[in-house]
Amino acid sequence: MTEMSSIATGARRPDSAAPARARQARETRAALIAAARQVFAEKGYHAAGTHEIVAVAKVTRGALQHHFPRKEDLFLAVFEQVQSDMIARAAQGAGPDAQGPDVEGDAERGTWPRLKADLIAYLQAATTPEVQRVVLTDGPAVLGWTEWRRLEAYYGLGIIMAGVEHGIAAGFIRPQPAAPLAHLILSVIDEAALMVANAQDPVTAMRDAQVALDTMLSHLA
Amino acid sequence: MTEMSSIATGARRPDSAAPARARQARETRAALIAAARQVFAEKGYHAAGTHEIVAVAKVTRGALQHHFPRKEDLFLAVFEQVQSDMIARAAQGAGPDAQGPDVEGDAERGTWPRLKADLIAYLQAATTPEVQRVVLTDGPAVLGWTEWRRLEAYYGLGIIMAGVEHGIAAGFIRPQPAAPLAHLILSVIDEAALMVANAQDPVTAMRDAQVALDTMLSHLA
DNA sequence: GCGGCCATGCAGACTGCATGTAAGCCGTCG
DNA sequence: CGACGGCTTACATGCAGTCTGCATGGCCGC
Repeated sequence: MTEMSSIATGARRPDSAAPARARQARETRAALIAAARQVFAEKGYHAAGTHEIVAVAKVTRGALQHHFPRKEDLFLAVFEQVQSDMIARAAQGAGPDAQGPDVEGDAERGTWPRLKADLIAYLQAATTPEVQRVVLTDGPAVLGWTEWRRLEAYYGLGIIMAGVEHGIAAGFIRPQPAAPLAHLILSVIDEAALMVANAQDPVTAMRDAQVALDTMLSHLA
Repeated sequence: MTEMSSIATGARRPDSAAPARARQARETRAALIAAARQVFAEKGYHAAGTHEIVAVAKVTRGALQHHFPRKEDLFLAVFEQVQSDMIARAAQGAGPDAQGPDVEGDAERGTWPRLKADLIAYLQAATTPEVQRVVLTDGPAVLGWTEWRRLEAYYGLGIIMAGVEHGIAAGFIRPQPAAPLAHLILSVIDEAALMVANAQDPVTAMRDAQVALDTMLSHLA
């Protein structure tokens, strides 16, 4: 939301060439988000005090108030940054061909393994303390489940939805509304990420999770 | 935890015949839990103030402090009650044969449909504002994911684990560690419940969710 | 180009409310 | 009758959110 103002200014001036005043403001804002990201990930949303956050960011509480009137606004900004970073990592891990062309006739041998590879990449990208705590654990409670689901869908559901729709069109997924199935698949990935990250033996847990995922997602006809 | 003391006293005396003072204590405690259950479900854990809770329960904050030193202790008690009530409802919905004998040779036609029926019953039982908010949304953030998972597994994972193990033994589930797959299945049910409860059209959503669940869980070999 | 006005970004104190604490009372049970 | 458990009351502490003050950069009239 508050992004929009900077975007609006950016429409008039290139962000990098912003005047000194606005540049300082963006730096302060960035420092605040970075500090909050760290403290939120360490202690969780409610245990993280604004006093500590501004101390880490080396700004005052007044600056925080100016940029983020409510603590929840700050959390939202952190949430979006962590999410988009995770998606970026997942996209990188999935390989550059993730955005490549899609041959319909090669659906069963093409899109499905690719979707599975994307899911694994997503799973690995989500196995991070930041993502665990901010996105998967605190997110629903702080933002409310509905809003949380909307945001998570906005960021990560696109690929899965596309894969599911392709699968249904190609006939190797039972015909049905794509959205619910895609949501459930996304939730399974989230849960698998939490399982892996909280396991004593992450390597074994990751292998087990992938086997279980493959079991659930291999035959959807 | 605090339950144990009353259980210990119960071991010496029948709970119903407890002396007047202890009886009063248990009533206060029950009123506190009932009130907190209501307020937590309505506003969520953090928005619910102890002042409002004790007002609803018609006791003082001191009494609250005596029974539940920290707010988190109260939440845990509420959580456990909501959970166990939900399991009871699910067990009732699944029918009395849920605990019946298990014929090995009839595995594919016996235990699997029954497990699926259990899962549907669980899904329906979880479609309640109380469960949604207390157990599924606030639970992980308040208790921490690890503890939350442990509790949810303790209450609801038993049936699924048993079903999965039977499935593996009978050969219609791909051989693998049972626990991870069972956890993922449980998480899918939880997510489906959240989807259904938050949908504009719960009836359609429930049908879609069941189709999607069936798609994911029908062929696990 | 320069000097004054204005708004933005920020600083620091204040307030109200939340949970958690400590000391005292009172009835019941031993 | 003593004493302990259950409860009450008053207090302390720390939090997010609010308000006022300030100061510097940006803009416009001259």
